[in-house]
Amino acid sequence: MLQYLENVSLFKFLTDEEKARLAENCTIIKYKKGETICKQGSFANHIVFLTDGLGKNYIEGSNDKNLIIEIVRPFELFGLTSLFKENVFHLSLASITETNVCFIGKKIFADITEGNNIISKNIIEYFCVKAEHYFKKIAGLGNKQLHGRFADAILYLSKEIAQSKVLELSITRKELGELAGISTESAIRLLSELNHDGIIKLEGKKITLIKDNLLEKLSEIG
Amino acid sequence: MLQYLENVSLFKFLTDEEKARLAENCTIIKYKKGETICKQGSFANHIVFLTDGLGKNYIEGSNDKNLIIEIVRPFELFGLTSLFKENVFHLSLASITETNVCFIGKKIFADITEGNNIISKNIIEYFCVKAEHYFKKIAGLGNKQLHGRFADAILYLSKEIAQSKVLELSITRKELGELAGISTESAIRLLSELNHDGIIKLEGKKITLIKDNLLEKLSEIG
DNA sequence: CGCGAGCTTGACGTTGTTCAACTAGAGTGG
DNA sequence: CCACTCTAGTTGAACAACGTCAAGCTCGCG
Repeated sequence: MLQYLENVSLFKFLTDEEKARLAENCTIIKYKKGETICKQGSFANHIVFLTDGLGKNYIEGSNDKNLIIEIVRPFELFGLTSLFKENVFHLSLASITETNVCFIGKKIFADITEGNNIISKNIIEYFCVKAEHYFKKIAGLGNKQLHGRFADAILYLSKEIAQSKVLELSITRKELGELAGISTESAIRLLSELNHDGIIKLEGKKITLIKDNLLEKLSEIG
Repeated sequence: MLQYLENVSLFKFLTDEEKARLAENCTIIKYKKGETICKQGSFANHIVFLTDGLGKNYIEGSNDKNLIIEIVRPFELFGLTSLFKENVFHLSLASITETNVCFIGKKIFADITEGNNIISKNIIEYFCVKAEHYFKKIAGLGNKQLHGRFADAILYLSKEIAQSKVLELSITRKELGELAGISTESAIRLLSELNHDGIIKLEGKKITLIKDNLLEKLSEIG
């Protein structure tokens, strides 16, 4: 358990003692793929991170159209925006692959981090980085159309998540659509179009970026 | 100047001495309506707040289509997301009416606030509240269509900005569109449609909400 | 009085969603 | 081991939603 906590960047600044206390108050639960881990609107008693696998956090729309905000990798904290002020989850978190999830009680987290300047500073920086991501998301949804949005989604997966030009993330076409803010069918059409034009290479669920510069261009022109 | 600082909720937690130091290092500049105060992408040396009037912060799209994120009222800080990590403005800030703007040097702000637990905690809460607003924005742009988005914009102006059912904010139709994420023409059409249906009452730039419950309903169904 | 910015309206075209039908592959039970 | 089912993926066609364009209007201000 301690090893897991060590991997969370925010917890690097805690003393061994604090980490030990935290470790005593964590629970790890296993999830199958596609399960909801935290439900938007529900009471937020915990903050959470994955120890392996992959997740997604998303906004649930009224007409069962979801919008994926971020793909969540292991050791990234989820639920910080619910820690203070409002105590409900603003987003849902679900597993994309089979995954183990570590739950940290809200109270113990607050006890340990509150009043710790370095932690506070890091939380603030975390929010700044996230805010920038949200702005990009808003700009994409507001100003760009299909091709631009889709290119953004692919580039995001490549740069931020896979950190490789080869995407083997076992993400469905539906999820790709929800990440780009377009319909599943549009996502499929764009995939085969880009594949046909040699900009990406499709092999089942595996996507390889071939001409990233063209994708960047698509992203720019919207 | 001290009076102005007193009105910024974050600064209420500073000692008189700290406030005095801050006051010495502020500049107030007057802007006419429609002027850009902070430019997206430019180097962020300051954080900023209005002492009167009204502003807007927005994302500048490539095709000169802007997206207004928030209407900014006096004594609300702008530029906090640029304080840490990246030091460029992620958004532009412009005046809607004639306004006076107080510039606070980034360094002096950091000197005074860093290491102050109460301030840190409040900044974090500030970000949590903002994050929720961004999520709403994303959900609106991603899931709702014209009517829902527009209702959101009107309700936002009524509840959060004017805090009244009567909107006399000297906001143009273009800005209304940019706030809702729709075209100017659509904004105009919706205004007259809602006016015709007796849901709002239009008198030039003055908008009065008549049947807010219907607006809420429009917002819900998207 | 005239000019220009903002506002308004209608017609038109594009974009992207929706619907429906079909295919492929993975798991399940007899 | 084979049929069945269920989910994910794919494709085409029709339709609705909005943006764009163009033209005319209004009002405030010099």
